[in-house]
Amino acid sequence: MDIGERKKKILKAIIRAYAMTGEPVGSKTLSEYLDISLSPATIRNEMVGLDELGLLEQPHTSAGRVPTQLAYRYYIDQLMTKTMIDPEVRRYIDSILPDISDDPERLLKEAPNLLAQITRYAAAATTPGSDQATIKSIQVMPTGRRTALIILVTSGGVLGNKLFRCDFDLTPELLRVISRLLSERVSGVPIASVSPAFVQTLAASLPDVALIVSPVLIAVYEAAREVREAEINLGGQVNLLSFPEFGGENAKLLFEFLEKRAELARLISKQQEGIHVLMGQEFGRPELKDMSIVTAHYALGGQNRGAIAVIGPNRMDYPNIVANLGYLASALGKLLSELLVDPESE
Amino acid sequence: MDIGERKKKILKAIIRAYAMTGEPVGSKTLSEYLDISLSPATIRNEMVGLDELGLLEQPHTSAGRVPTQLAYRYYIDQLMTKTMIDPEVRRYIDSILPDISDDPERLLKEAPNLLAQITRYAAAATTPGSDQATIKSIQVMPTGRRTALIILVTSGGVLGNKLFRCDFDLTPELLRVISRLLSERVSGVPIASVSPAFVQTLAASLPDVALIVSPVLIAVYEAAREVREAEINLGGQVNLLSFPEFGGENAKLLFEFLEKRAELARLISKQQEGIHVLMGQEFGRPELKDMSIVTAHYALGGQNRGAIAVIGPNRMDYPNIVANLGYLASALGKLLSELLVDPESE
DNA sequence: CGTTAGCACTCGAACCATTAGAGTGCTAAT
DNA sequence: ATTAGCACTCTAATGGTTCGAGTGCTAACG
Repeated sequence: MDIGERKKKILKAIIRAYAMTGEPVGSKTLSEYLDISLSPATIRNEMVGLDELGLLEQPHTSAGRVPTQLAYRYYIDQLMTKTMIDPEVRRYIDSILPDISDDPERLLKEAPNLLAQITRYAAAATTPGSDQATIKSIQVMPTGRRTALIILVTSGGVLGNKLFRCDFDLTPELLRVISRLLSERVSGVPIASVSPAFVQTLAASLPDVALIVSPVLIAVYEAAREVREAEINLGGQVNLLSFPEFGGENAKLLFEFLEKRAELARLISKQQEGIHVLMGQEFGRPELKDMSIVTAHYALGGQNRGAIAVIGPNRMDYPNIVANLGYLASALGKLLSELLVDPESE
Repeated sequence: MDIGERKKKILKAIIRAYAMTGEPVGSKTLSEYLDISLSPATIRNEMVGLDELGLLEQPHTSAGRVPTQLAYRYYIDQLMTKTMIDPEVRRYIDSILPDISDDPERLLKEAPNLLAQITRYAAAATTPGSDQATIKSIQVMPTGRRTALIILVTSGGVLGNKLFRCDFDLTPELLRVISRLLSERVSGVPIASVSPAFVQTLAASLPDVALIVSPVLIAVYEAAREVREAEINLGGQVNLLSFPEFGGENAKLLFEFLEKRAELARLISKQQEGIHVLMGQEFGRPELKDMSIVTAHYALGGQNRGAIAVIGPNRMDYPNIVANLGYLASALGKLLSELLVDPESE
């Protein structure tokens, strides 16, 4: 789509102004804008053109213009000038990250908070997907005479654990048997293949200890299942309450959506590599038409990767968000890789 | 405080009516109330009395009455008729709990959701406090050539873990040394005493392996610290957005407060045994004057205990909340004890 | 003497009508 | 092609009026 330089300039200016105020933008306001030296009348003429292209809307006859969803799509995909991250923000991120990066879990929990704090929107981060991950190590840890914890770590560094209880005492000897079983038969297995069938086959292959081992294997299965479902952490939801578009009833709809963790996780995980913007209307939720999500991925050593995202109103400050999100995603990937990926190559 | 039977009856009726509508209650509405057979005029006469006692307020001259904070205090402490839990709700709880009680962590995460769903308010649950808890078992779990996870379980069943990385390969032999050290010197120690000093003393007592062991001990300390800070899980915050008192700016204040997890955890944990009601004004937060918290504790075997709470507007339906909360707290205690406490006595 | 009907009074909510102003589209002049 | 000028439209704000809910008081009632 090419619409001519001047129209582009005006559209950009409208988007910028609307991002700040949230109010419809009029021709007069625009002509006072520094980098546009046209009279209101000329701007109006251009605006009717943009109207006809479906890029601008008027809430009512005597109001200014508001960019349409189409305009944002166009802006994001073609018009937006990509900026570098503000060095000050960058320094700030660099100063905070080391404090929270002692542990992958903590890092992924605090990352959304940091991102939300920087952007003043809400943010989310998923744990690395475990589809292709394998069970790196698995252990049994007694917690009582008849209870113990199954703990497993995936190659993606995600931790899963499940308590089990059995009807007989867990003697040290028994624990050794279980421990050997797990490290020999379960360790190294892809997470995805730890199905009920897998567990059953395994149990069947050990007829002499089947009874003893059964609660253990069930726990293994549960732990694997827990890990398989990528978790999502949110932060800064309150920030969204500052925006007039999320006042009243809309606040409830928005927060109800954010509560649906699983759906949200799927939505932001399934995006392609790179940074993408999803607008509310684009994922079949008319009630969330005022909301947008900017997604990015952080990469770990292998193909394992997780997603982080910024959630805000349509009129977000995309250039900045993209810069911040991109930087944080790569920093996050680097830190997590350091924490998790073995330097086998050395 | 004794105010006469009839005044009590009227106050109770006002509180009940106000709980439902959130609107000031007038004398006419009250006289139509089934169990009050007095004319509006008589009721008005009584109401001026309640006014003078500081139990009722009028938003403006020609509006109905609203119970004051004092009235609620009085109502909760003395006036309220305690009800049994609705058998249907009870059945519902009983049907859900088994599904989520395979694992203490999950149970404490889902409990607020369940509670919020039942009450239609928001809810919170803290993990069991670990002040008097000891380290029940502690283990090291290799996750890479030079990284490993320290995992500890407290006597309260809380799990703590911390990754560490060192500059030398973690040979099986080395792991065995660490493992022995941990089980001999750290296992059984009270959580509260795992201080930097403790760690240093321990390191000093092992001059020959001090260098090797130092990153391990730091991780142990961090894991213990993580466990010591009682976590809090929330659920159902969205429900609060349905109440007119939490519309607009108030929504933001409320949600900002709910984000302060640590403060909230402290607040609801420090309540005495039993069920208590805290009103917004009572904990020095004038901006939260419309909010109340009903707290209860669930007990584990020992003195260990955690708290659960319902968070809602002042005009909550206390009798029901108290019944539901009480039942859930005891059910939760029972389930957690079963999961965690060893049947040593057998 | 407690209770109640009756009534004047108060005050906010709702409903106009009016106005002010922001923004537009069109036309004619530059 | 641009822009000044102007009539036009529509919202938001303003202010006056009405309506009704709820009150407090007084006087009548059982």
